[in-house]
Amino acid sequence: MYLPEERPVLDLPYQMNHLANNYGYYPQDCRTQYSRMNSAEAELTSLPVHVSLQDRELWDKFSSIGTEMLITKSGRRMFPSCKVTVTGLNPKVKYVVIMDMVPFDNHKYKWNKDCWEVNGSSDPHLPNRFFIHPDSPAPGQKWMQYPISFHKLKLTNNTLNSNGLVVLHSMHKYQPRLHIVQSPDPCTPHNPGAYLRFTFPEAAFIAVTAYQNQEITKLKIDNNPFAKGFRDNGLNRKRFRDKGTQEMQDTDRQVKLDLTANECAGMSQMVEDVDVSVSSSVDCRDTQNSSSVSLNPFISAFTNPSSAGGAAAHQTHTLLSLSNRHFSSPRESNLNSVCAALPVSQLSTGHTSFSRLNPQETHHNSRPKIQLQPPHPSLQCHDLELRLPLPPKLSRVQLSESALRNLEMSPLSDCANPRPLTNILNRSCFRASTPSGKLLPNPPQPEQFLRGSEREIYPAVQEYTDQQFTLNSQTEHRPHMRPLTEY
DNA sequence: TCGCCTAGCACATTTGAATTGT
DNA sequence: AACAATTCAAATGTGCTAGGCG
Repeated sequence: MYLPEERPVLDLPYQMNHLANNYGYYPQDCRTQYSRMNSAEAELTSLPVHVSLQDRELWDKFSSIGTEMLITKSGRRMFPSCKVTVTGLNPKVKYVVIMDMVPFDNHKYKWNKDCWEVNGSSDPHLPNRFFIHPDSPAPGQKWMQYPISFHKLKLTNNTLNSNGLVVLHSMHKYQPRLHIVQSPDPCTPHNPGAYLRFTFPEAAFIAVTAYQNQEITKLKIDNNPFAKGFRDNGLNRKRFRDKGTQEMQDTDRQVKLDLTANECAGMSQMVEDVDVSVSSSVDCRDTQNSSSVSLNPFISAFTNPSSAGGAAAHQTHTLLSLSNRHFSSPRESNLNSVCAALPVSQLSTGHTSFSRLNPQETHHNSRPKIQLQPPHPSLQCHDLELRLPLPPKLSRVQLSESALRNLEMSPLSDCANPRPLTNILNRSCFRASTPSGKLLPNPPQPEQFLRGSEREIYPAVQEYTDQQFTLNSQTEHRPHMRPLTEY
């Protein structure tokens, strides 16, 4: 569970957000209560919002080996998928839950026989693309009722893909980041939607187009139900049966048995755990058919490359991993800036430390070798991890008309022509490209200078909105670019 | 030659429509 | 006729692997 180091101070200036008028709504009964607040941001950041990653044991097993996530042109789901439990939200206020991937560090990696090595500097970070949970927006009560599953999030290396996929660079390390965005109150339309950010260092992974570490492959096969066809040492694989070469089967079996020897002990229990979690994941409605919302500057804050988390983003949690909650307080920003100036070696308590180098390896090779380490027990906070009830398995037949209506959480959706918010955001992000199609270099990343609990002030959001318009004007000649208001 | 990427494959699961039973 | 349970095919999600590309 991720806890804020300190409660944020509500001293933020009131920020106009003129496009936030018609996004989401507040139920009538909560208007009175919360209209007293000057800022929706104050409302959200004052809440004791806690987030915990589910399937921690599985994540830790992957992390201890060095998690790899396959990325393909058409998009590949993550396994393990990100599933989080959230507590502390206002049950009646609507929130949008978003996940994206931010660079873990400045490095590009290569697989060398049996370990990952740094292989130069990272490529320029791609314009951030977000996966908006299909149930968004929904009241806090709904988000807290069941674990929030992002199993439909897909990763790709295809920068031209605009189908709501998260675009990553191969051989780069990323970490998931969760955004909880509060819908602006239409009664006080000047309020922007406040947001909180949570990163998950134990879920960091290296994006690959083909698995490099056979142990990762085995872990995936043994835990992912879709890969059951590759279990049993591959003996049930038709490819090998058809070839009819016992020799090949033996070879395959030998390789897998070698891998299993040290792992089979704890594997069976893990398989059970994961099977349960996967089959009980939240029933996410198809993004294409889910609620559609109008583009809103407070959402556009997340299209800001500068807020996408830069190369040093991981240090935010690595250095102060007791809390990876990000606020938006200039006061904490100052505190974190101080922390940022400290040497990594003095502060690193991270789950996966890249500062721990093998001296011998480093000596022989100028490129430091990565030693992935399991999280420190003191940082795992298993005792604090909440176990929420699993959602019921719903089917179309079981759902009553009223229940179906209740699932449609966006009263302002354009039912006739819904447009996935993910697409809207991703298209907006795409506009951040230069006319030549080249990616813009990463502007200063607010998170780079913030450590641990932090709040980001809204002027930064507004600044990007202005910047975005500037970029739009630069790309006006591109025929496929449509005005922002069209979305 | 090497490392990375891609498309196609086989296998398993999921989903939803059609069918059957009560 | 209405509802529930079952069946089945299509869609989708997996890792594997040969071959292409720079």
